[in-house]
Amino acid sequence: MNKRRTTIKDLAVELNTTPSTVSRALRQDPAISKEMRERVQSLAKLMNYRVNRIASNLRNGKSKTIGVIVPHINRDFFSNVISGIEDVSYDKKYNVIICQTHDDYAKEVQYVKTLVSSNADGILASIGLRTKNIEHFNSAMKLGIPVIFFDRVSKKSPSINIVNDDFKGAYIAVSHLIEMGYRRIAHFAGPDYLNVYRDRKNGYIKALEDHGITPDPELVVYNDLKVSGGRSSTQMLLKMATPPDAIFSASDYSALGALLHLKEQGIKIPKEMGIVGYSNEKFTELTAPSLTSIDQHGYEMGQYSAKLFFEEMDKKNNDFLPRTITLTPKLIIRESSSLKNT
Amino acid sequence: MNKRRTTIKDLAVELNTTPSTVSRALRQDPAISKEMRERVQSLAKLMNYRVNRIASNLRNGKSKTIGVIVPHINRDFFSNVISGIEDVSYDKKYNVIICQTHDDYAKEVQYVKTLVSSNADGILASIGLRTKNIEHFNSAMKLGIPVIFFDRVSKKSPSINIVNDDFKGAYIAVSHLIEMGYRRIAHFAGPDYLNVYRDRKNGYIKALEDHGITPDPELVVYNDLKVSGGRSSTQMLLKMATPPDAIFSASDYSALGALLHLKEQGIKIPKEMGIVGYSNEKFTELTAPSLTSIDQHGYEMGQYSAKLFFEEMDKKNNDFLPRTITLTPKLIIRESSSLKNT
DNA sequence: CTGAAAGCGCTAACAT
DNA sequence: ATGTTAGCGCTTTCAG
Repeated sequence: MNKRRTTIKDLAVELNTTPSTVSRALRQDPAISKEMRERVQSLAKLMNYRVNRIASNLRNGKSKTIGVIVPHINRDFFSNVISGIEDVSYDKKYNVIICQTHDDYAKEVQYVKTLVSSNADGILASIGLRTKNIEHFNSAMKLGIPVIFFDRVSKKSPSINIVNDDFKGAYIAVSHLIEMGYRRIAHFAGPDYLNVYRDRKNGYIKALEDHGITPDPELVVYNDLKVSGGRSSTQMLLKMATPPDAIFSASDYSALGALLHLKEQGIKIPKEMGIVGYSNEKFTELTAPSLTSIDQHGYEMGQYSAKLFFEEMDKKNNDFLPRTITLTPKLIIRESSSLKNT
Repeated sequence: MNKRRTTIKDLAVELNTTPSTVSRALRQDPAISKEMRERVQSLAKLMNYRVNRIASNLRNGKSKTIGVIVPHINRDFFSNVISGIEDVSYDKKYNVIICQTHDDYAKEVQYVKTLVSSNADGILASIGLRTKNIEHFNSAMKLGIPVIFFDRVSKKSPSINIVNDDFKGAYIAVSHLIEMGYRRIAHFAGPDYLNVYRDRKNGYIKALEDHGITPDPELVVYNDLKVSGGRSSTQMLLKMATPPDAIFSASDYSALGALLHLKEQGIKIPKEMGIVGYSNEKFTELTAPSLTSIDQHGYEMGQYSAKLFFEEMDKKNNDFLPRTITLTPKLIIRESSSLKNT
């Protein structure tokens, strides 16, 4: 087990030439004679040579690494985004460092610092549930690292964002419920300082209004958007004098919580209560009844973010154009919302 | 937007001292006077200094980075493992690079190379479905990078492995089915060259034998262990002269495929056909009927692998002790296997 | 077409 | 307690 790694210098000594020549030969520099190139390459293979990225990066000033920061890697939406990013990066020979914040603000700050220290060439991020202040991202940008936000973005600073049209997603979801005959529609909402949840709430309200239904503030319930939150909020709603006949949840997980609680209570879905979730997690087609949801094109969003990053990278000048790209989400109709009218 | 990053040298010039002093002060070296330490630290903050990990790593010969290679990041099992690894690494200020191979052999090889080039201090890996040859891992180990395999390991080379007792998992799963009254139990199997699938198959066979049931080779069906594979295998099984009355699947996904196909065919689960899956994916509790499965302690496995890595790291001598740590999986009984006897 | 030399930013002997 | 010096491995002018 020979610990010491083969270096360019080792190859040079062995071949009676210099490190510069070896370096060039390894990178197919046309200035090097075909013969020399072949000698170098074959010896490199023989000696199990691997370029030392660290050294090369130090010299070049870039790391060929993209940092990706997401709240959770096991959500279908985010894991699809990550796959999209990976596929684009892989082709460009870029590394992806995936950081999972678990919606923990301190971890998010720490990860940004680490990525900066690691000389990440760019950061693609979806900010955490409790992130109100994005100074940590700003300071990375000040150091010249492009930051591209996807899905959960902050409107506070000018940046490059790629988002879903959450207003529209909510609007079509709620319109669908209304068309199916539901009238008193509750909403599970997330924190208002996050664009995605604010927009979903507004889309929900607008859809009601456009269909002549006066929004009832009591029907908007903020919770943690997890299964447990959905459960307890549903319990609360059922205790109201006039309970709702449908729930539009800003998250599939809290929608699932609602579904489970309602089943336990013997309340029929969709007959007595309609449900629509958000994100089109894989499990939504497996529940009984299956959950109507909104698909957010995670994979495409990931691809797009990565492409945007590479475009920014390739730019000669450093000034970037703050902008927001908006994708249109898609309603996936399943059983949990379908039967009231039939 | 001042592109150039503040370096230790910048700080030194500003403070009329030397880079070494600044370097030491930043790392709380006790040799440095309290006063100097404070001056350095505050100026560093003021000038938004961030250590350049790349440079520091080059100098130190280590990257404080662990590479994690998994087939899929969106499987609950793997994402739990990753969370376990992350939590341990985070405390040790180590970075985690997550690589997703999608069970693609070429990608796996490429990622190992990349990790070596990036000077990863260690590699924690679960090998791909089609990986029969692990030369790429061996060559990393030859370069002194500890490789720890979890879950899907290779018996071909002496290494550190942490696995579930898949034999036992299968054994308890099948014994459970037998106890519930099922007699003719089919098995969805994965490739025999992967330990996990080989062991599950053997556990299945042993459980049958121990209960006086002669295994029928026709009931062992190899498929891709995805939903589609489970569907088509089930279709096949149903066409047999004497179809099985239960299925033990080596994967929750193909178990799900079976469940969906059976439901479409109007076959009652668990009355006419029992099903047990493997891995305890989240969705298994959501299907109707819910799926009995085997939990593999993903999070703990991740923590354990990371801890093993750090132990190996800290060792003075380089010779590592090849060994295998085996965790015992747990049967999670749900509806899909419960009712035959009742 | 190849070589010599300098330097990316940081750290650790070895001084003093 | 601080400074001097050298070098991690690679790339890139600049010279031949």
